Amino acid sequence: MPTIYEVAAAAGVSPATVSRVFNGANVSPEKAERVREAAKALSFTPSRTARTLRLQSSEVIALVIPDIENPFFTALARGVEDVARAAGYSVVLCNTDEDHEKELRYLDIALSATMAGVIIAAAGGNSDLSGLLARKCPVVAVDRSPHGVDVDAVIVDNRAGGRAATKALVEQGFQRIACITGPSDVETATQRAGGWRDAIAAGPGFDGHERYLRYANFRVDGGAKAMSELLAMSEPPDAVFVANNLMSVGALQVLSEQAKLPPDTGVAIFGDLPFLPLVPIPITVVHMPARHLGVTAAKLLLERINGDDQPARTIVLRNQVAAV
Amino acid sequence: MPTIYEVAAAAGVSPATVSRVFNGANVSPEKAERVREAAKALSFTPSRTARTLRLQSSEVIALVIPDIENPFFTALARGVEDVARAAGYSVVLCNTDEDHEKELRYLDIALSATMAGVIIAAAGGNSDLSGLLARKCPVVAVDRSPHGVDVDAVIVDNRAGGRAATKALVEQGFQRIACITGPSDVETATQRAGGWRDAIAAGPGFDGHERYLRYANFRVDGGAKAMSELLAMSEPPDAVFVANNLMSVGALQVLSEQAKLPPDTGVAIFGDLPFLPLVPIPITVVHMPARHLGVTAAKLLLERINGDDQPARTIVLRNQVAAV
DNA sequence: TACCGTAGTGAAATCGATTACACGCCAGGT
DNA sequence: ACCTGGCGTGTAATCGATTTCACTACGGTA
Repeated sequence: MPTIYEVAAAAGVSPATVSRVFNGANVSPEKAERVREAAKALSFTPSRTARTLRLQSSEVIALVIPDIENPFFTALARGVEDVARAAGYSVVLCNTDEDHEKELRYLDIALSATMAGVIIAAAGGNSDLSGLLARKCPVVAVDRSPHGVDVDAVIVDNRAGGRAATKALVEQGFQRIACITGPSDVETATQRAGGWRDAIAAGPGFDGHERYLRYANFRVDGGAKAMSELLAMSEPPDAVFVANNLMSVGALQVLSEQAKLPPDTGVAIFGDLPFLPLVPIPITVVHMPARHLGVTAAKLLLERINGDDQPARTIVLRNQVAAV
Repeated sequence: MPTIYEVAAAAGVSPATVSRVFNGANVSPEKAERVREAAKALSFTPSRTARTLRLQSSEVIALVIPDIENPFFTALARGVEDVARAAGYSVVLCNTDEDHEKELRYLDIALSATMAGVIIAAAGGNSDLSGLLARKCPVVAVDRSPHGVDVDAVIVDNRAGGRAATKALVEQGFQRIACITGPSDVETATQRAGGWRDAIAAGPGFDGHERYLRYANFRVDGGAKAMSELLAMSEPPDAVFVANNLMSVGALQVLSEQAKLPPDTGVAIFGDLPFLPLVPIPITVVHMPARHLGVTAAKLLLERINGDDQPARTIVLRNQVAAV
């Protein structure tokens, strides 16, 4: 790795001048040319590490997500990346696997590597953002707004979405509408279940629906397991609202095995299934603006990075409900 | 951000001693305790940037992939992550979008941030790894082995896989077997098509099958477009081998729309569809050991990072062929 | 002529952690 | 009593880029 000093020596100038050439400061054309030639000859690349140390900031932003195998988060990541890249930033993805320890470690790295900012879809429960905030590292929460800390957030109206999805099932005349939601310490999970409760209370109503509520793990196996349990009940539900995309894959698999696919069973799901809509099954889908969440979060973060210090904002995006 | 100097001052020792405490060198128990207390009180985190600059190496490895929205690559990423994390390394994901410029930029970052190593599934064509290699940065290629450079690689036998998939179709009695493969500058794409060619030549044989070959973009829309074209031919194929997972989603969608799903049309695909196997469709699948590719690549990389400098190796994993 | 401003340049300090080197001290051997 | 060896510790150099400050040279103005 050649350094700026070697380039300077080769070009017969001082290191300061080399630095100035690479940062667009005033340098005589003739010397600038000599420097560029020397740099090319040595195939010199300025050390980001040294630069970051000196400037106390880098052009990298961390995107921390709980499940890289969930297409929702990868679509979100694309949104973040597109905006960030256009503004000259690079994005590194950190997969926490819904695990607090991993999350903490990545946040620690973001901090000690003086990254420009962090976009985080927090792992369940209350994430510890205090370290970042204390150091004034710009943070934007996305999809899930962390407990107790006051940061910019970009979310969807989970409760309204859950309500709309369930309402659609009510209107289709289903009587025993179950709900499969995510971990009880994940905000989006409880809110979507809350929407389900709202819709049932507002509908013709029936008692004892709480026994049709299941908390699962937001993944395919969780959805399958919960659906199996529900179908094994003495009075099984005739419809189900599944609160995320992956779990609905599991639920549909189980329904398929037991020959109870829609329209026999009413199904409404929260989130999109990019690879599913192959065989049209009549289900109600609450679409998630995944990419848009990412785009918006990235824009907010860039504003913060550029010094905007107004009080924290929360942006709530709409999700569209559609029958498929 | 408190520094090691402030901690030293607070604990009444020298910065060197603080450093030694954090790196497990010989320090008297009493001073070590004082340092730890001071560090905690100031909530001190050592600067990775400074450490990296001084040591000329970090504990971060870069994983460069062409499409983060492809479940194959995310599964691979999980494999890499699990192994790396167990060895104390962190993984940052870089999505190149099959774009050389983005790829180059990420490789540049990996280099100038003195990352511990790079695992790369190269974007189409010949990636420029010369910079990394010249600086002796450990590199392992995965899924695709880059043209012309001699690095460790972990791949599958694409040709054999394509052959097996197509052979299955031949044995099922199909006569006009098409092939939808990826970009012609991506090695895996041409090799899988090569396997298709092999199997047809070895079978009962029919002429003019080259007109049933389509190069697409390895994504859903590409598969759909190619399938539409094939079905619009005056003598359309009666079976198709689709050379990656996402394209097969597109192809199946088109077949579904035109009511030509299997068993009417023979379908064999290369790669897994984690979210598809809902409605059982009789297709032949060449399973990809995605996670295993990642695991193996990470292990090789760790060996290189630890100083192993034997000549480059290529590891070829098997894929299992199964009817669904 | 004297003075001022500006553009171009280099020397040196700086960012924060690591570590080679030197020093002081004490135990153990002769 | 003297030397040897090792442990604990601090001083200072180091990694590579950025930037302040000081200085020079030159053109323009009074």
